[in-house]
Amino acid sequence: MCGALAPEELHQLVDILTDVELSAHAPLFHEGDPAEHVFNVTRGSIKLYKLLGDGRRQITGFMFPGDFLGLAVNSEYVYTAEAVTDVKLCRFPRRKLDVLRERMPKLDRRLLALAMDELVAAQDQMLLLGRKTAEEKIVSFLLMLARGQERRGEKVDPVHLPMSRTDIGDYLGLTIETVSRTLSSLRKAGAIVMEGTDRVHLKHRDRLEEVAAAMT
Amino acid sequence: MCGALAPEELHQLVDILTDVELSAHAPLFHEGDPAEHVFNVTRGSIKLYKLLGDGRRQITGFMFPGDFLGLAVNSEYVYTAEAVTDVKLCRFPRRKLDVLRERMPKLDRRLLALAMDELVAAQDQMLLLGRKTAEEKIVSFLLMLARGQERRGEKVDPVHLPMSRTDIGDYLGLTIETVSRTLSSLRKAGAIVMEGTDRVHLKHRDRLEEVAAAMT
DNA sequence: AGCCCTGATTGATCCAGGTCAACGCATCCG
DNA sequence: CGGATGCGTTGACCTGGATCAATCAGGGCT
Repeated sequence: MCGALAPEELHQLVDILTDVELSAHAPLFHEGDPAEHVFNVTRGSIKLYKLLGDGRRQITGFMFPGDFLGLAVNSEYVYTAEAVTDVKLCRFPRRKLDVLRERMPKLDRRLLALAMDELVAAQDQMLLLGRKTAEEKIVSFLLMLARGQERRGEKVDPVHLPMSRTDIGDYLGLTIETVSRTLSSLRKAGAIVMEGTDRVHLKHRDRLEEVAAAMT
Repeated sequence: MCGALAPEELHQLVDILTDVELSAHAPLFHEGDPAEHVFNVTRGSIKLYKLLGDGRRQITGFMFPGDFLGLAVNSEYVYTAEAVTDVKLCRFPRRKLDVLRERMPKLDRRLLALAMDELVAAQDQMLLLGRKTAEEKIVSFLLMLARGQERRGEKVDPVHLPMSRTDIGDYLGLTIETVSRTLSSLRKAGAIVMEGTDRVHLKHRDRLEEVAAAMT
């Protein structure tokens, strides 16, 4: 159930975890809440976001099965976490996890590796937000989801979009209209085929990879 | 010289470090290079950036004395590091650092804390890049520099801009013209006073904080 | 001193993506 | 079954910031 853990760690960790479930759109915690737990997604997807004073929102990441969230050395969560779909997670109390870290130094190493991976993803996202066009953003996003499905051993072909257009916009720094229009134009250009509103077939993935990296 | 380290770590680390110096604009390493060293800035400032295929650039961070760079679990650097000013750093060979990590589990914990701090900063930057206006970006940037100077115990008042307008633009997802125009309009509005091209006095810092957080 | 050379500023114009508005299309519910 | 409600799409128009194009201001060199 807590798939992403190394076997030797798993044994000790199962003692302190609790399974939790959440319905779609339910919040898991809010930015500024005391960070009492760390979570691992086991099923469904979660979005993480930050808000500006006037309501503008930036989604900093979507979490899928195997991903950790709530990692923070500080005492407060720095973003809000909200269920995109119905989700199942396992929850680790930070206090107990800290005790475990004392006894099991390898755990810190593992958490460091996870944090570094997130950091690499965050830097890619900065490049996307700061310097890519709407089309490049959408294509990069679709490829990121496709890679995620691959990594988790799921079927790659119809890329699944569990989140709303609003969420996609708030992740890519675009409006919902631009998201919709860009998907339509990719569809008209034959680069993708939509199956309903939440499944996408990528045609010529190699060419899409080039668009995302802005190879001229 | 390697200020930012805890005393008990410092003792063991000094054995494996080498001091290095770099002139302004000299590259320290390139994205894709084998990640053989970790660095700690002791003097001056460094910029980290990623490039798209056609030359568009996103600076993912500026590093100042006390900051670490080159941290990566993978074998390759994921960004290019280049001196903004003349810099002094201390360099740790990754191989030796890894050996030290085996013997000194607290080191992983410390690196984890550093990585988490960077992650928090990265998420703030995503919010900035995705959802803030040019003015909010510039104001946020000036405040970030001011806080950095405070944190390092430097004089706060004239905020120092060691980097070029191009660098500021590539960090904030703007063009140099927009950076220049926005600084001019802040100056005309009396929010800042420029002293030459690389020193800024912030007036009404509290009001600037509100602009950066988009309090309406 | 005078002369480049490089980076910053300012002005004029343009356009990618935002905004505003209408409409389509499910799903839900009385 | 009809009306409402909530996404998503599409169209028309607008605008913040990009682009293109002159200057301008040091700072180093002879």
